Amino acid sequence: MKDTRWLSETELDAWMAYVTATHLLERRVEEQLKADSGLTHAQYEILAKLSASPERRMRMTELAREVVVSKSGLTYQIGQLEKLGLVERTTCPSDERGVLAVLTDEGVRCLERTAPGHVAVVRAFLIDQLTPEELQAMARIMSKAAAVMTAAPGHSIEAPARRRGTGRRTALG
Amino acid sequence: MKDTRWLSETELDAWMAYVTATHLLERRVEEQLKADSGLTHAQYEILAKLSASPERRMRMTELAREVVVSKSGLTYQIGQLEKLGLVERTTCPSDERGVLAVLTDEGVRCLERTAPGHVAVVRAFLIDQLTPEELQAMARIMSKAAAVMTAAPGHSIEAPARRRGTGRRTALG
DNA sequence: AGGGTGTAGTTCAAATTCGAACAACTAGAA
DNA sequence: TTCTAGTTGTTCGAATTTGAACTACACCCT
Repeated sequence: MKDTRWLSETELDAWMAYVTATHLLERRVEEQLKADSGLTHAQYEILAKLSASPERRMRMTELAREVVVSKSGLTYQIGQLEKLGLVERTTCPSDERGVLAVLTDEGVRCLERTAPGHVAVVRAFLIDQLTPEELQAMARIMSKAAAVMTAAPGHSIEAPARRRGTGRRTALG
Repeated sequence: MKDTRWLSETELDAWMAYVTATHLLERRVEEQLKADSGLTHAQYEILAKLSASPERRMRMTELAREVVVSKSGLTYQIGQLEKLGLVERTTCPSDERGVLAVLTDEGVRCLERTAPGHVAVVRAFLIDQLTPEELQAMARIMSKAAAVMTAAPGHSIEAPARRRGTGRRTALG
């Protein structure tokens, strides 16, 4: 790990602009959602995923993976959304352990009511700023990055505690 | 606000990929930093900004604006970094109210020690995935977006002061 | 069947973030 | 000078997020 390939000027420009833009955008999105609907971005993402899912329902673990949040984080948010009547919990028919998060009709209405303002912000600060070529590039770039990270090992999304690890023998061996 | 301009298929692709990639990347970055140095990404960003600043010091409010975090959030993190001996607080000579966050020598060493691993992650999951054209596009896209959001009103993070000297940049971004 | 291993979701404590309220200070006008 | 408005950084409480520990269930192999 001695000699590092530092970032070139352009690479640094790209990275720093990305980091800053991402923070600013998250703030704008959060601000708009909170003001117009009382939802957080995390909650909106959950509702959106559910609404795009067959039967408007999804298993907890898969949903957590989709929105890229920890299992406990999702448990919390689904709890909040349940309180609001936007989501319901159902035990999974095929797996007694499983829980299905189901978008309620109220949830659908909330989403329909909220989406326009959300889209407007995404457009105003990102999408509408881009040329068609840049839009394509962005889709390509981000898809590639997401694919690589999804494929690469070390998914911090709940690394199962590997017990028998380092090949060391225990007293039981 | 009646008829919404919904996102086209490509626009939606770009946006969704962006959101997902951003979450995944944040996780990877956070994971690496925590493992290799015990720092959070927020803390790393603060150290990096300070190190690229003249005299390695910055006013709290300006620093908060630069790293795009709330004033109270910065107060908290500077407190943490102070405990770790990586940053010190100094009262601003020219303004009795002001506080200067100053990167200590220990802070510099910590950053130098941590930067290689951080850059490696940024490269592996984002930068090195891009063609030169895509890299350019990304820099352009994100700079544009950041500029628009910085300029637009409604900043929850106040934006009075004009930016002074061209804070020099290091490769630690 | 009986065990052992792995998975699904929840609970818990700890860390972090934000906004509002606040105290201290600055700056401009009268 | 003195008043007034605006700025600066901190404190406080509430909300959110995470990883680890835990319970309940599923699946496989003999």
